[in-house]
Amino acid sequence: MPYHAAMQAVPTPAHALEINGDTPTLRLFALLEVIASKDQYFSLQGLADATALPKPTLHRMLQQLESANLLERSGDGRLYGTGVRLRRLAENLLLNDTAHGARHAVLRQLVTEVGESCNLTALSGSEVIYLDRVETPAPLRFYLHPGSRVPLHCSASGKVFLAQMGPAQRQRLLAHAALEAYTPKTLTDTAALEAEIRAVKRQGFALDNEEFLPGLLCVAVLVPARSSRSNLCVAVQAPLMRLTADKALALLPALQRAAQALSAIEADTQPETGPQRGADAA
Amino acid sequence: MPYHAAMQAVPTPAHALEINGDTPTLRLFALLEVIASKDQYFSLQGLADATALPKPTLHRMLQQLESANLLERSGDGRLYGTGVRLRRLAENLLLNDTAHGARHAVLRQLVTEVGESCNLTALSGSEVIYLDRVETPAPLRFYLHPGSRVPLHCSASGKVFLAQMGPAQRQRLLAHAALEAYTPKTLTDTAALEAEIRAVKRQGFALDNEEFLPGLLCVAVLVPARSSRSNLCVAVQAPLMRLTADKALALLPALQRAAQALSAIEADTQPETGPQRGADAA
DNA sequence: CAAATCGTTCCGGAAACCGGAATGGTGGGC
DNA sequence: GCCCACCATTCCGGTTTCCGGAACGATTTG
Repeated sequence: MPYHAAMQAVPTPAHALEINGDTPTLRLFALLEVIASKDQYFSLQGLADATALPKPTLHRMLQQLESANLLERSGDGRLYGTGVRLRRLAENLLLNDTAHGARHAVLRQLVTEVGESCNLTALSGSEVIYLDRVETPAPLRFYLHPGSRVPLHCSASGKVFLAQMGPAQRQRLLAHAALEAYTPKTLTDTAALEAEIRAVKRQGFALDNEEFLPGLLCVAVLVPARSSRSNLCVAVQAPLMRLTADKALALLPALQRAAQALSAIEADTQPETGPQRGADAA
Repeated sequence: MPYHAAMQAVPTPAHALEINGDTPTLRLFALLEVIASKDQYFSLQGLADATALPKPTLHRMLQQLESANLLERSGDGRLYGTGVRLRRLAENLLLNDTAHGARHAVLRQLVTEVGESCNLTALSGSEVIYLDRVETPAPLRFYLHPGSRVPLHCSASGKVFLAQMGPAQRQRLLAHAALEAYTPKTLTDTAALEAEIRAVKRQGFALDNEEFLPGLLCVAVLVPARSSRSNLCVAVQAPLMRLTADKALALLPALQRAAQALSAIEADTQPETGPQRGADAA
């Protein structure tokens, strides 16, 4: 075998991401993960550099994904981005999550601790989407159900998500759309919003004090992810009549505990923690 | 189950979801979509009933997904649910898709300005594909959803795309397919279409006046790209009953503003290939 | 203990994948 | 205007993967 190749300085990309997988399909999923980690469009060549896959192979993979509407081509046809179908799939996966059960339990526990309605949210597009919600037993409630969406700039969760983004990414979301005023208290000024976001980043939680709906107060904290950024928030929501801003701060420890518990659920890759008795080791 | 079913030689499940796809990988994505639409754990048999796929095939698919941590088996091993890796992928896709989020925001803003449904389109193959769409609040609407496709020669966006091409490229696209008449107003004559395209190039926008669907009027402008040609259009669409051609022209300034905003987003999301132009990201 | 279900394994034929080499197209340099 | 560099795209035969009817275990039910 021609062994000369080793002698040449092989231009091995030192930080090439590994596309592992035993089957074509799994390799393609690995590719999707690389794509999902990018926050901008990418070219075939760019991916080739990042993954060390041969160009024809990459081309075939991308073409396959594009023909299925999982990716879209933009610009002059050299750049790719995520497609309609892939985004819809991602949303449905998060909405109908099977870890739902475990998370729902944490949420229910949190509601018994704090006595007010709590919910789980994620960022989707330029809005916040409600993944799950448990209602307070109190009779006076706001009617907000899982699957509904609220704007980024006037929700506690939205501000938490904005706070963990890089400046460029945040800019992209905020620069081109007017900050609509839902109530007199909505922050409609970019500078004011930026200041608020800096505060959120500093304190580690966000407050929404009647910025979206009159009479509604909300506190949100991030559910930390093990190694990357997170797309999950827990929040408590209540009528201002029952929960003032200073009272809300007293609930933060409970919120943080819930966030930790939710984080642990996410991190549970190995089902060691399942039922104690179980000949599971497959 | 009705015993009549037994009379059928082939027990075709009447409501079986179609698992379409030209390649094993795409079939597997279709399966994932079925899974994502379930809000509970599911069994192999349950999926087999829902999809009409042979059990061994399904078993192999699920096993493949499970071995990659995309799915998890719960409890006794009979039930499946989504896995950590799949959820993480879904989260990252939504989290990093700020380009789509920003574009959607611009679209929403445009709809509030003009009061009619607006959409983003791109050229894909020899058709126009709807990338995104925001509906008018008005009750009378045309039902057209993202991901659907329309022909080039009888859509406003299509004519805009044709107008920016070189003659050779345009020829190549139009030569292959006959100009099908969707309505009496559809341009089916090559010469007439060429004249129309020259007009579009001159005025900088295109009109579709009942050329695709009776009663539907549409105006489209190009989202200019930094360099080279663009593959993105913004358009407003409305029933002729509410929006006549002359009224539509009054919306052009708003459309152009939206196009400029979208152009800025595009510029922000290009991978930088040239000289680093400092830290100013706006 | 027998019958019914459901998950799992086998395996030969068919389809999809792979990637080096060659081709096409476009933009930049001169 | 011409040429060259770079990148996307197509070709193609050798190889891997997929496919699903049939048969086999494992568990539950009556």
